[in-house]
Amino acid sequence: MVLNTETEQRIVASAEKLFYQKGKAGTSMQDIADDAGINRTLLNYYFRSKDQLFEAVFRRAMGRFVPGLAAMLQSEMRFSEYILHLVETIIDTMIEHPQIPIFVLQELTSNPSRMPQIMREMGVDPEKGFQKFTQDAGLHGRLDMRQFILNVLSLCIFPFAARPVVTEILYNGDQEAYLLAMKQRKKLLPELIMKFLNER
Amino acid sequence: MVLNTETEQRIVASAEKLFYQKGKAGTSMQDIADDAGINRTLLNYYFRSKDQLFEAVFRRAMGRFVPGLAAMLQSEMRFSEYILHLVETIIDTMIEHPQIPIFVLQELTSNPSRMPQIMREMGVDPEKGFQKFTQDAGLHGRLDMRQFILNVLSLCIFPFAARPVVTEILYNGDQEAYLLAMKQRKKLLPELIMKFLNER
DNA sequence: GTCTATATTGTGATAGAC
DNA sequence: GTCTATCACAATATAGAC
Repeated sequence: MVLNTETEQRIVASAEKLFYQKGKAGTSMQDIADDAGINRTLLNYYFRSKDQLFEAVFRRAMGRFVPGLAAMLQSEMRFSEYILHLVETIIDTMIEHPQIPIFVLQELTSNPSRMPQIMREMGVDPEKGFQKFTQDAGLHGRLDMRQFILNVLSLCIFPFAARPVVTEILYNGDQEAYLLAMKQRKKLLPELIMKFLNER
Repeated sequence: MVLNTETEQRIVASAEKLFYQKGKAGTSMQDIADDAGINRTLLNYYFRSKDQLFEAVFRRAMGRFVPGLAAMLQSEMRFSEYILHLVETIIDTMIEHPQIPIFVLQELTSNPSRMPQIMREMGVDPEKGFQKFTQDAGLHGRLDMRQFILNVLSLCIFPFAARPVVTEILYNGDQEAYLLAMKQRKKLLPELIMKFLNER
Protein backbone atom coordinates (compact mmCIF):
# COMPACT_ATOMS: atom_id res chain seq x y z
CA MET A 1 0.00 0.00 0.00
CA VAL A 2 1.35 3.39 -1.00
CA LEU A 3 0.51 6.36 1.17
CA ASN A 4 0.87 9.41 -1.01
CA THR A 5 -0.57 12.44 0.71
CA GLU A 6 0.02 13.61 4.23
CA THR A 7 -3.69 13.27 4.94
CA GLU A 8 -3.61 9.65 3.92
CA GLN A 9 -0.73 8.99 6.27
CA ARG A 10 -2.48 10.68 9.17
CA ILE A 11 -5.60 8.63 8.59
CA VAL A 12 -3.69 5.36 8.66
CA ALA A 13 -1.69 6.40 11.71
CA SER A 14 -4.84 7.23 13.66
CA ALA A 15 -6.68 4.18 12.38
CA GLU A 16 -3.81 1.95 13.45
CA LYS A 17 -3.68 3.47 16.89
CA LEU A 18 -7.41 3.17 17.51
CA PHE A 19 -8.01 -0.20 15.85
CA TYR A 20 -5.13 -1.66 17.83
CA GLN A 21 -6.56 -0.33 21.04
CA LYS A 22 -10.30 -0.72 20.67
CA GLY A 23 -10.71 -3.15 17.78
CA LYS A 24 -12.65 -2.70 14.56
CA ALA A 25 -16.19 -2.55 15.94
CA GLY A 26 -15.07 -0.47 18.91
CA THR A 27 -13.73 2.29 16.71
CA SER A 28 -15.94 4.60 14.68
CA MET A 29 -14.98 6.52 11.59
CA GLN A 30 -15.65 9.67 13.58
CA ASP A 31 -13.13 8.60 16.23
CA ILE A 32 -10.47 8.15 13.59
CA ALA A 33 -11.21 11.45 11.89
CA ASP A 34 -11.13 13.31 15.20
CA ASP A 35 -7.82 11.72 16.15
CA ALA A 36 -6.35 12.61 12.77
CA GLY A 37 -7.79 16.11 12.97
CA ILE A 38 -9.60 15.92 9.64
CA ASN A 39 -13.11 15.75 8.29
CA ARG A 40 -14.88 12.45 8.60
CA THR A 41 -15.87 12.18 4.96
CA LEU A 42 -12.25 12.20 3.91
CA LEU A 43 -11.92 8.69 5.26
CA ASN A 44 -14.44 7.56 2.68
CA TYR A 45 -12.77 9.60 0.00
CA TYR A 46 -9.44 7.86 0.56
CA PHE A 47 -10.47 4.39 1.62
CA ARG A 48 -14.01 4.09 0.28
CA SER A 49 -15.35 2.22 3.32
CA LYS A 50 -14.53 1.34 6.91
CA ASP A 51 -14.00 -2.27 5.85
CA GLN A 52 -11.32 -1.27 3.39
CA LEU A 53 -9.60 1.03 5.87
CA PHE A 54 -9.56 -1.75 8.44
CA GLU A 55 -8.23 -4.15 5.86
CA ALA A 56 -5.37 -1.79 5.08
CA VAL A 57 -4.47 -1.57 8.76
CA PHE A 58 -4.77 -5.31 9.28
CA ARG A 59 -2.50 -6.10 6.38
CA ARG A 60 0.07 -3.60 7.58
CA ALA A 61 0.00 -5.28 10.98
CA MET A 62 0.54 -8.71 9.49
CA GLY A 63 3.23 -7.33 7.25
CA ARG A 64 5.16 -6.04 10.24
CA PHE A 65 6.28 -9.45 11.43
CA VAL A 66 5.41 -12.15 8.92
CA PRO A 67 8.03 -11.23 6.28
CA GLY A 68 10.83 -11.23 8.83
CA LEU A 69 9.94 -14.73 9.91
CA ALA A 70 9.41 -16.00 6.39
CA ALA A 71 12.76 -14.64 5.26
CA MET A 72 14.51 -16.59 7.99
CA LEU A 73 12.84 -19.82 6.99
CA GLN A 74 14.48 -19.46 3.61
CA SER A 75 17.87 -18.47 4.98
CA GLU A 76 20.91 -20.66 5.20
CA MET A 77 21.25 -20.41 8.96
CA ARG A 78 21.86 -23.41 11.14
CA PHE A 79 19.14 -24.37 13.60
CA SER A 80 20.64 -22.97 16.79
CA GLU A 81 21.69 -19.81 15.03
CA TYR A 82 18.22 -19.44 13.63
CA ILE A 83 16.60 -19.66 17.06
CA LEU A 84 18.80 -16.87 18.34
CA HIS A 85 17.85 -14.55 15.53
CA LEU A 86 14.21 -15.57 15.67
CA VAL A 87 13.84 -14.66 19.34
CA GLU A 88 15.61 -11.35 18.92
CA THR A 89 13.58 -10.40 15.84
CA ILE A 90 10.23 -11.25 17.41
CA ILE A 91 10.93 -9.49 20.70
CA ASP A 92 12.24 -6.37 18.97
CA THR A 93 9.11 -6.28 16.83
CA MET A 94 6.90 -6.76 19.88
CA ILE A 95 8.61 -3.99 21.82
CA GLU A 96 8.00 -1.65 18.90
CA HIS A 97 4.40 -2.75 18.27
CA PRO A 98 3.19 -4.32 21.50
CA GLN A 99 -0.49 -4.19 20.62
CA ILE A 100 -0.27 -6.15 17.39
CA PRO A 101 -0.63 -9.65 18.86
CA ILE A 102 -3.99 -9.02 20.50
CA PHE A 103 -5.19 -7.01 17.52
CA VAL A 104 -4.35 -9.76 15.05
CA LEU A 105 -5.51 -12.60 17.27
CA GLN A 106 -8.81 -10.89 18.04
CA GLU A 107 -9.50 -10.47 14.33
CA LEU A 108 -8.52 -14.06 13.56
CA THR A 109 -10.65 -15.37 16.42
CA SER A 110 -13.68 -13.52 15.08
CA ASN A 111 -12.85 -14.61 11.57
CA PRO A 112 -10.67 -17.74 11.59
CA SER A 113 -11.52 -18.70 8.05
CA ARG A 114 -9.29 -15.88 6.84
CA MET A 115 -6.11 -17.67 7.88
CA PRO A 116 -5.53 -19.93 4.86
CA GLN A 117 -5.83 -17.13 2.32
CA ILE A 118 -3.63 -14.81 4.36
CA MET A 119 -0.91 -17.42 4.48
CA ARG A 120 -1.06 -17.89 0.74
CA GLU A 121 -0.92 -14.15 0.13
CA MET A 122 2.09 -13.78 2.40
CA GLY A 123 3.84 -16.64 0.72
CA VAL A 124 4.38 -18.60 3.91
CA ASP A 125 4.85 -22.35 3.55
CA PRO A 126 5.46 -23.74 7.04
CA GLU A 127 5.92 -27.29 5.79
CA LYS A 128 9.16 -26.33 4.08
CA GLY A 129 10.48 -24.76 7.26
CA PHE A 130 9.63 -27.87 9.24
CA GLN A 131 11.45 -30.15 6.86
CA LYS A 132 14.53 -28.02 6.92
CA PHE A 133 14.72 -27.92 10.69
CA THR A 134 13.65 -31.47 11.37
CA GLN A 135 16.53 -32.41 9.16
CA ASP A 136 18.99 -29.93 10.62
CA ALA A 137 18.01 -30.53 14.24
CA GLY A 138 17.47 -34.21 13.60
CA LEU A 139 20.18 -34.91 16.12
CA HIS A 140 17.66 -34.29 18.86
CA GLY A 141 15.71 -37.47 18.30
CA ARG A 142 12.61 -37.13 20.40
CA LEU A 143 11.89 -33.49 19.58
CA ASP A 144 8.38 -32.71 18.34
CA MET A 145 9.13 -29.84 15.99
CA ARG A 146 5.63 -28.37 16.13
CA GLN A 147 5.52 -28.33 19.91
CA PHE A 148 8.99 -26.83 19.94
CA ILE A 149 8.05 -23.98 17.63
CA LEU A 150 4.87 -23.40 19.60
CA ASN A 151 6.89 -23.11 22.80
CA VAL A 152 9.27 -20.59 21.27
CA LEU A 153 6.45 -18.44 19.92
CA SER A 154 4.57 -18.63 23.23
CA LEU A 155 7.58 -17.44 25.21
CA CYS A 156 8.25 -14.58 22.79
CA ILE A 157 4.75 -13.27 22.16
CA PHE A 158 2.54 -13.93 25.17
CA PRO A 159 4.26 -11.51 27.56
CA PHE A 160 3.31 -8.72 25.16
CA ALA A 161 -0.21 -9.92 24.46
CA ALA A 162 -0.80 -10.02 28.20
CA ARG A 163 1.00 -6.78 28.92
CA PRO A 164 -1.54 -5.13 31.25
CA VAL A 165 -1.93 -8.28 33.33
CA VAL A 166 1.79 -8.99 33.47
CA THR A 167 2.68 -5.43 34.38
CA GLU A 168 0.15 -5.32 37.19
CA ILE A 169 0.57 -8.79 38.66
CA LEU A 170 4.30 -9.36 38.23
CA TYR A 171 5.68 -5.84 38.29
CA ASN A 172 3.19 -4.12 40.53
CA GLY A 173 2.14 -1.72 37.78
CA ASP A 174 5.69 -0.49 37.14
CA GLN A 175 5.91 0.08 33.37
CA GLU A 176 9.66 0.60 33.40
CA ALA A 177 10.28 -2.64 35.25
CA TYR A 178 8.07 -4.45 32.75
CA LEU A 179 9.92 -3.08 29.74
CA LEU A 180 13.29 -3.85 31.25
CA ALA A 181 12.21 -7.44 31.88
CA MET A 182 11.11 -7.75 28.27
CA LYS A 183 14.51 -6.60 27.05
CA GLN A 184 16.22 -9.07 29.34
CA ARG A 185 14.23 -11.85 27.71
CA LYS A 186 16.21 -11.37 24.50
CA LYS A 187 19.16 -12.95 26.28
CA LEU A 188 17.24 -15.12 28.68
CA LEU A 189 15.04 -16.98 26.22
CA PRO A 190 17.70 -18.37 23.88
CA GLU A 191 19.51 -19.87 26.88
CA LEU A 192 16.27 -21.40 28.05
CA ILE A 193 15.30 -22.71 24.65
CA MET A 194 18.62 -24.46 24.24
CA LYS A 195 17.79 -26.38 27.40
CA PHE A 196 14.74 -27.78 25.62
CA LEU A 197 17.09 -29.66 23.35
CA ASN A 198 19.01 -31.38 26.13
CA GLU A 199 18.33 -34.99 26.86
CA ARG A 200 16.90 -35.65 30.26
CA MET B 1 -23.93 -13.39 40.44
CA VAL B 2 -27.02 -15.53 40.87
CA LEU B 3 -28.94 -16.57 37.79
CA ASN B 4 -32.45 -17.29 38.91
CA THR B 5 -34.74 -17.71 35.95
CA GLU B 6 -34.19 -19.81 32.87
CA THR B 7 -34.43 -16.67 30.75
CA GLU B 8 -31.62 -15.07 32.70
CA GLN B 9 -29.43 -18.11 32.17
CA ARG B 10 -30.09 -18.17 28.44
CA ILE B 11 -29.22 -14.50 28.16
CA VAL B 12 -25.88 -14.97 29.87
CA ALA B 13 -25.09 -18.10 27.88
CA SER B 14 -25.71 -16.30 24.59
CA ALA B 15 -23.95 -13.16 25.74
CA GLU B 16 -20.91 -15.18 26.75
CA LYS B 17 -20.78 -16.97 23.43
CA LEU B 18 -21.07 -13.82 21.35
CA PHE B 19 -18.92 -11.51 23.48
CA TYR B 20 -16.16 -14.12 23.50
CA GLN B 21 -16.30 -14.40 19.75
CA LYS B 22 -16.92 -10.88 18.53
CA GLY B 23 -16.10 -8.71 21.51
CA LYS B 24 -18.25 -6.13 23.27
CA ALA B 25 -18.59 -3.57 20.51
CA GLY B 26 -18.95 -6.26 17.84
CA THR B 27 -22.01 -7.76 19.51
CA SER B 28 -25.39 -6.04 19.57
CA MET B 29 -28.15 -6.57 22.09
CA GLN B 30 -30.28 -7.82 19.18
CA ASP B 31 -27.66 -10.46 18.35
CA ILE B 32 -27.78 -11.75 21.91
CA ALA B 33 -31.57 -11.74 22.07
CA ASP B 34 -31.81 -13.59 18.76
CA ASP B 35 -29.30 -16.20 19.87
CA ALA B 36 -31.16 -16.70 23.13
CA GLY B 37 -34.48 -16.79 21.30
CA ILE B 38 -36.10 -14.08 23.39
CA ASN B 39 -37.29 -10.53 23.04
CA ARG B 40 -34.62 -7.88 22.94
CA THR B 41 -36.13 -5.70 25.66
CA LEU B 42 -35.79 -8.51 28.16
CA LEU B 43 -32.05 -7.94 28.18
CA ASN B 44 -32.66 -4.48 29.56
CA TYR B 45 -35.21 -5.79 31.99
CA TYR B 46 -32.73 -8.23 33.50
CA PHE B 47 -29.45 -6.39 33.16
CA ARG B 48 -30.49 -2.76 32.79
CA SER B 49 -27.88 -1.92 30.14
CA LYS B 50 -25.44 -3.48 27.72
CA ASP B 51 -22.59 -2.28 29.90
CA GLN B 52 -23.90 -4.16 32.90
CA LEU B 53 -24.52 -7.31 30.89
CA PHE B 54 -20.99 -7.18 29.56
CA GLU B 55 -19.67 -6.60 33.03
CA ALA B 56 -21.46 -9.72 34.27
CA VAL B 57 -19.92 -11.78 31.46
CA PHE B 58 -16.46 -10.32 32.01
CA ARG B 59 -16.51 -11.08 35.71
CA ARG B 60 -17.64 -14.63 35.06
CA ALA B 61 -14.76 -15.05 32.63
CA MET B 62 -12.24 -13.78 35.17
CA GLY B 63 -13.83 -15.94 37.82
CA ARG B 64 -13.29 -19.05 35.75
CA PHE B 65 -9.57 -19.17 36.26
CA VAL B 66 -8.44 -16.64 38.84
CA PRO B 67 -9.84 -18.42 41.93
CA GLY B 68 -8.19 -21.71 40.98
CA LEU B 69 -4.82 -20.02 40.76
CA ALA B 70 -5.32 -18.00 43.91
CA ALA B 71 -6.33 -21.08 45.88
CA MET B 72 -3.11 -22.78 44.90
CA LEU B 73 -1.02 -19.87 46.05
CA GLN B 74 -2.43 -20.39 49.50
CA SER B 75 -2.05 -24.14 49.48
CA GLU B 76 0.62 -26.11 51.27
CA MET B 77 2.07 -27.67 48.13
CA ARG B 78 5.75 -27.82 47.47
CA PHE B 79 7.09 -25.85 44.52
CA SER B 80 7.55 -28.67 42.03
CA GLU B 81 4.22 -30.20 42.98
CA TYR B 82 2.58 -26.83 42.58
CA ILE B 83 3.90 -26.42 39.05
CA LEU B 84 2.46 -29.76 38.03
CA HIS B 85 -0.99 -28.87 39.29
CA LEU B 86 -0.79 -25.35 37.94
CA VAL B 87 -0.10 -26.49 34.39
CA GLU B 88 -2.81 -29.10 34.47
CA THR B 89 -5.39 -26.71 35.90
CA ILE B 90 -4.66 -23.95 33.40
CA ILE B 91 -4.66 -26.22 30.37
CA ASP B 92 -7.87 -27.96 31.43
CA THR B 93 -9.51 -24.57 31.89
CA MET B 94 -8.24 -23.41 28.50
CA ILE B 95 -9.51 -26.52 26.72
CA GLU B 96 -12.92 -25.92 28.23
CA HIS B 97 -12.97 -22.15 27.56
CA PRO B 98 -10.47 -21.53 24.78
CA GLN B 99 -11.75 -18.07 23.92
CA ILE B 100 -11.35 -16.55 27.34
CA PRO B 101 -7.71 -15.41 27.00
CA ILE B 102 -8.30 -13.23 23.96
CA PHE B 103 -11.58 -11.96 25.36
CA VAL B 104 -10.04 -10.92 28.66
CA LEU B 105 -6.84 -9.56 27.15
CA GLN B 106 -8.73 -7.53 24.55
CA GLU B 107 -10.82 -5.92 27.28
CA LEU B 108 -7.78 -5.22 29.44
CA THR B 109 -5.87 -3.80 26.47
CA SER B 110 -8.73 -1.40 25.75
CA ASN B 111 -9.05 -0.61 29.40
CA PRO B 112 -5.81 -1.38 31.26
CA SER B 113 -6.64 0.87 34.20
CA ARG B 114 -9.18 -1.72 35.33
CA MET B 115 -6.49 -4.19 36.40
CA PRO B 116 -5.66 -2.92 39.90
CA GLN B 117 -9.28 -2.85 41.05
CA ILE B 118 -9.99 -6.28 39.59
CA MET B 119 -7.07 -7.76 41.47
CA ARG B 120 -8.30 -6.26 44.70
CA GLU B 121 -11.82 -7.55 44.13
CA MET B 122 -10.56 -11.04 43.40
CA GLY B 123 -8.40 -11.01 46.48
CA VAL B 124 -5.21 -11.84 44.64
CA ASP B 125 -1.96 -10.82 46.29
CA PRO B 126 0.87 -11.96 44.01
CA GLU B 127 3.55 -10.73 46.37
CA LYS B 128 2.65 -13.37 48.91
CA GLY B 129 2.90 -16.10 46.29
CA PHE B 130 6.32 -14.87 45.21
CA GLN B 131 7.68 -14.89 48.71
CA LYS B 132 6.48 -18.39 49.32
CA PHE B 133 8.03 -19.77 46.18
CA THR B 134 11.22 -17.79 46.24
CA GLN B 135 11.71 -19.28 49.66
CA ASP B 136 10.67 -22.79 48.71
CA ALA B 137 12.51 -22.83 45.40
CA GLY B 138 15.38 -20.88 46.84
CA LEU B 139 17.61 -23.83 46.07
CA HIS B 140 17.73 -22.68 42.49
CA GLY B 141 19.86 -19.67 43.10
CA ARG B 142 19.84 -17.72 39.90
CA LEU B 143 16.13 -18.11 39.18
CA ASP B 144 14.19 -14.91 38.49
CA MET B 145 10.82 -15.86 39.90
CA ARG B 146 8.88 -13.35 37.83
CA GLN B 147 10.44 -14.44 34.57
CA PHE B 148 9.87 -18.04 35.58
CA ILE B 149 6.15 -17.53 36.23
CA LEU B 150 5.83 -15.54 33.02
CA ASN B 151 7.37 -18.44 31.10
CA VAL B 152 4.99 -20.95 32.61
CA LEU B 153 1.94 -18.83 31.88
CA SER B 154 3.13 -18.14 28.33
CA LEU B 155 3.56 -21.83 27.57
CA CYS B 156 0.16 -22.69 29.01
CA ILE B 157 -2.00 -19.89 27.65
CA PHE B 158 -0.59 -18.64 24.35
CA PRO B 159 -1.34 -21.78 22.30
CA PHE B 160 -5.03 -21.21 23.06
CA ALA B 161 -5.00 -17.46 22.52
CA ALA B 162 -3.43 -18.07 19.11
CA ARG B 163 -5.59 -21.05 18.26
CA PRO B 164 -6.54 -20.14 14.66
CA VAL B 165 -2.98 -19.30 13.74
CA VAL B 166 -1.53 -22.36 15.43
CA THR B 167 -4.07 -24.71 13.91
CA GLU B 168 -3.49 -23.39 10.43
CA ILE B 169 0.28 -22.98 10.44
CA LEU B 170 1.37 -25.89 12.59
CA TYR B 171 -1.41 -28.41 12.01
CA ASN B 172 -2.48 -27.53 8.52
CA GLY B 173 -5.99 -26.62 9.63
CA ASP B 174 -6.62 -29.98 11.32
CA GLN B 175 -8.69 -29.19 14.45
CA GLU B 176 -8.37 -32.71 15.86
CA ALA B 177 -4.60 -32.65 15.58
CA TYR B 178 -4.53 -29.29 17.31
CA LEU B 179 -6.66 -30.46 20.22
CA LEU B 180 -4.60 -33.62 20.62
CA ALA B 181 -1.42 -31.57 20.75
CA MET B 182 -2.93 -29.37 23.46
CA LYS B 183 -3.75 -32.40 25.57
CA GLN B 184 -0.24 -33.73 25.14
CA ARG B 185 1.08 -30.48 26.55
CA LYS B 186 -0.30 -31.38 29.97
CA LYS B 187 2.46 -33.99 30.21
CA LEU B 188 5.00 -32.23 28.02
CA LEU B 189 5.10 -28.87 29.76
CA PRO B 190 5.89 -29.99 33.31
CA GLU B 191 8.88 -31.97 32.01
CA LEU B 192 10.03 -28.93 30.10
CA ILE B 193 9.54 -26.55 32.98
CA MET B 194 11.60 -28.71 35.30
CA LYS B 195 14.46 -28.29 32.86
CA PHE B 196 14.29 -24.54 33.50
CA LEU B 197 15.47 -25.24 37.02
CA ASN B 198 18.56 -27.17 36.02
CA GLU B 199 21.91 -25.51 36.22
CA ARG B 200 23.64 -25.12 32.91
C1' DG C 1 -42.35 -11.10 33.06
C1' DT C 2 -43.06 -10.31 28.41
C1' DC C 3 -44.49 -7.81 24.62
C1' DT C 4 -45.24 -3.43 21.15
C1' DA C 5 -44.28 1.10 20.19
C1' DT C 6 -41.36 4.82 20.31
C1' DA C 7 -37.69 8.17 21.54
C1' DT C 8 -33.05 9.33 20.72
C1' DT C 9 -28.68 9.10 19.29
C1' DG C 10 -24.88 7.27 16.52
C1' DT C 11 -23.00 5.32 12.31
C1' DG C 12 -21.42 4.47 7.58
C1' DA C 13 -21.86 6.33 3.28
C1' DT C 14 -22.89 9.50 -0.64
C1' DA C 15 -24.15 13.81 -3.38
C1' DG C 16 -22.86 18.04 -4.60
C1' DA C 17 -20.91 22.87 -3.76
C1' DC C 18 -16.47 25.00 -3.66
C1' DG D 1 -9.09 17.49 -2.10
C1' DT D 2 -12.03 19.23 1.24
C1' DC D 3 -16.16 20.75 3.01
C1' DT D 4 -21.65 20.86 4.23
C1' DA D 5 -25.87 18.67 4.02
C1' DT D 6 -28.36 14.73 4.01
C1' DC D 7 -29.79 9.80 3.77
C1' DA D 8 -30.83 5.33 5.40
C1' DC D 9 -30.29 2.46 8.91
C1' DA D 10 -28.89 0.32 13.33
C1' DA D 11 -28.17 0.83 18.03
C1' DT D 12 -29.43 1.35 23.07
C1' DA D 13 -32.87 2.28 26.04
C1' DT D 14 -37.48 3.38 28.02
C1' DA D 15 -42.67 3.84 28.57
C1' DG D 16 -46.64 1.59 28.90
C1' DA D 17 -50.12 -2.12 27.54
C1' DC D 18 -51.09 -6.79 28.75
